[in-house]
Amino acid sequence: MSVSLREIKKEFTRFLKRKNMKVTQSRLNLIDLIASYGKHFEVEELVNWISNKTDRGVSRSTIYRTIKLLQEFGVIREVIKQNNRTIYEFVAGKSHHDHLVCVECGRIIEFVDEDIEKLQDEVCAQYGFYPLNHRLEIFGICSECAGDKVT
Amino acid sequence: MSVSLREIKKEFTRFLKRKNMKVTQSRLNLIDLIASYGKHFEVEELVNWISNKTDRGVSRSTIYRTIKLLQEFGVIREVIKQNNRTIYEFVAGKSHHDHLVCVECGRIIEFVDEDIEKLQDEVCAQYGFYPLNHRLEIFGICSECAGDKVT
DNA sequence: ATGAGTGCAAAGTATTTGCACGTAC
DNA sequence: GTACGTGCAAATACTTTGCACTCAT
Repeated sequence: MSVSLREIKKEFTRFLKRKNMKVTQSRLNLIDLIASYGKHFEVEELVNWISNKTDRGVSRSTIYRTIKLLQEFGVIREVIKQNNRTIYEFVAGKSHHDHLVCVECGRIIEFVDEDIEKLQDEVCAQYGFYPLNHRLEIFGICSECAGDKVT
Repeated sequence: MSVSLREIKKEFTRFLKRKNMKVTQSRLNLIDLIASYGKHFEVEELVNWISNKTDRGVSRSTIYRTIKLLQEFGVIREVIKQNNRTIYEFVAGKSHHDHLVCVECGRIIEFVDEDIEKLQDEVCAQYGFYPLNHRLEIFGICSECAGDKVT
């Protein structure tokens, strides 16, 4: 994981330069912070977590602004949009994956299915549609919650 | 389309009774209104459209409240969650379909792909996950917009 | 030096909710 | 008649923005 963090920041630096944007401490710090937070997060959660780490504080506004940049850059994805919440994840070069979301306990299960990806590309080709990204969310009941119910 | 509208309202009436909820004019009217509006809509859009039809007005609050019920009942689905907007559609017994969303012009293309649905079920089975519903959004550039760009 | 970035607080959106009144049962 | 539903306006939640100050270049 941390293997490529340095690399990611280097790439992000290039990305910013290409866009004539400044390479600021906040922007680089946020990559570290998100990476060290763990995978899935909501903005508010991140804001609170960061504000509790006294050093390297980044403000809510900057977090929102930077998350947009990081999405564009491609290391962050909005993976779940449920009710009025948005859950992001740090993807950092991982292969694309989709999510099962348990509506009972909120658990998020990641899965990769090449065949689904392939079929999507076929559909796009059929419509002359050029896909940029996609999001597949399957909402349901996870095995644990289903188990609880039976009991 | 209108063929089954009466049937839908009848079913919805049963649904409400089962939940010990009241069968009100607003609730039934909203089904008619959404059906006659056309397919995809955002709440604000619907609120405005309805308030311009002087008769059978339904308030914003009731619309929000009823949309939740209709989702639970199953005739309404949240099909696109993009930025902070939610786009709904009236599904009324149509077979499940997914969407291509053009990020340039906002066009929404529906498609049905049984194979993708099947693969999803397989994935769920693999994880002992009981799927309730899902949403697949493919964001990209539609053929028209791509055409414009080349020109 | 200077213009873009940041933090703050204020403003926007979208959605939910408390309450008084209306309506289905 | 009573409890649930409705409409209104206020509240909430999430996100964006204007502005004065700071920092990267």
